[in-house]
Amino acid sequence: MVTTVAARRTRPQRADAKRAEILAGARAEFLSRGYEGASMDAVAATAGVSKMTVYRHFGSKEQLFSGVIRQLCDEIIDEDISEQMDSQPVADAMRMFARRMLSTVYDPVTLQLHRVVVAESSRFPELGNLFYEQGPLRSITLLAAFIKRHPKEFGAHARNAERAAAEFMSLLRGYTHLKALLGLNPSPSEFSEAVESAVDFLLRRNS
Amino acid sequence: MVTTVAARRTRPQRADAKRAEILAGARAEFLSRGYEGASMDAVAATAGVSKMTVYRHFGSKEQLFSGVIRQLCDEIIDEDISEQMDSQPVADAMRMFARRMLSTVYDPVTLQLHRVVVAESSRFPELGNLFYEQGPLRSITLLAAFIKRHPKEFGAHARNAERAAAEFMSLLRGYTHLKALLGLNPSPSEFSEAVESAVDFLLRRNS
DNA sequence: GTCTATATGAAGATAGAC
DNA sequence: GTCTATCTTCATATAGAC
Repeated sequence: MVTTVAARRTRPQRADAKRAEILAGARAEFLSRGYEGASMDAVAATAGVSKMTVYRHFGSKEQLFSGVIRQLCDEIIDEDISEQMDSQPVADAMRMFARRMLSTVYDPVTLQLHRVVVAESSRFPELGNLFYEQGPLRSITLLAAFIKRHPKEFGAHARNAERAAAEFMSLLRGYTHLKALLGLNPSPSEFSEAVESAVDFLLRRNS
Repeated sequence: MVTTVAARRTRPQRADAKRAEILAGARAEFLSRGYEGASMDAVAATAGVSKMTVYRHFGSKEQLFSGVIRQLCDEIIDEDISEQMDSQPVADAMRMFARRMLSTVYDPVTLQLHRVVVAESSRFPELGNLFYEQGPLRSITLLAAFIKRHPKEFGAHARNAERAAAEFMSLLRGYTHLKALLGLNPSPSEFSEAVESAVDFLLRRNS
C-alpha cells in the first residue's frame, strides 16, 4: 500500500518534469528555426528524451508548437506596474512604463516570438490573436486605465484614452522595432529619443 | 545566316521567359509557404518547367529566394509623388501621402513579403537590410524632404525632418499594421483615424 | 511510459539522354 | 537548355520490446 501511494505521487511528477523539458527543448528549436525549420528529432534530442515520448505528450508537431507559443505568451506578460506608476509624477510614470515596454519588446526571446507568430499567423490564426491580446493589447489597456485616472494631466487625450495609449505605444515602437525585427542593430540613442517623443506627445509638450 | 541571327535573338528571349516564369512560380510559393515550407518541386510545377531548369537558372533554393525577394522589393516601391504633393495645400498633400502609404503597406503581397522577410532575417540578413531601405526608409526620406521644403508649415518639426517623418509614419502604422500581420482584420475606421492622427501630429493641430 | 528501430514519404540537389 | 529518373538525406509519425 505504501509503495502504491508513493507511485501515485511520483509518476505524474516525473511525467510533468519530462513534459517541461520537452517544452523547453521545443521552445529553443521553434524560436531559432521557425515552425517548418524545426525538427522533432532535434526537439527530442535537446529535451533528452526519445521522439516517441514527445509524441505521447503532445500528439503532433502542430500541437507542440501551439503549446510552446501559448506558454511564451503567458510568460512574457509584464507584471502589473499600475501601483508603482500611481505613486510618482505622471511624466516619470510614463517614462517608467516606456522603459519597461522597451526592455520587454526588445528582449531577444520576444523578438523571436514575434517573428515566428507573424510568420505562422496563416497556419495558426488563434495564436496571432493570443499574441496580440496578451502582448500589445494588455499594455494598451493598462496605459489607457492610467490615463483615465489622471484626466487633468492628459487633457483631451483622456477622453479617448485607448486611442491615446495606442498612439503613445506606436511612437515608442517607431521604426526601431521593425529594424530590430529585420536584424538591423538600432543605435542606443533611438530608444531614449523614442521615449521622449512618446511622452511629449501624450503630455502635449511639443518642444 | 538568317537562321543563326534569328536563333541568337530567340534563344536568350526564351531563356529569359523561362526565368521570368520561374520567378513568378517561386514568388507564389515563397510568399504563401515561407522559405522552409516552399518546395522546389512545387516551384517547378507552378512555373511549368522541370526542376533541373530551376537549378540551371538559380543554382540553389537560397539564391532563388534571394532573387524573388529582391524583385519584390524593387516592384513594391511607390512611384515618386513629390511633385503631386507640392502642387496642393500641405495638409492635403500629407493625407495623400498617407493614403498611398496605407494602400501599399496593407496590400496582401506586401504583408506576405513583410512576414517572410522578418521570418528569414537571420538566414538572409542582407534581405532585411534591402527591405528596410527600399520600403520604410525610402518613404521616410521622401517625406523628410517634403517637410524641409515647407519649413513654415511644419515649424519645429522641420528642424529634425527625418525624425518627424519617421514619427508621422509610426502614427500612421499604429498597431493596425501589426494586427494585419497577425491575421486580425482591422476595422476600416482605424485607417482614417490613423491618417488624421498622423497629420495632426505633424501640423500640430492637437484637437 | 519510455525506449530502439523502422515505415513512409518528401525534400534539395544531380546524372545523363537528347 | 531542358527533360526524366534518381541519389541521398531527413522529415513526421508509428510498431513493438521492456
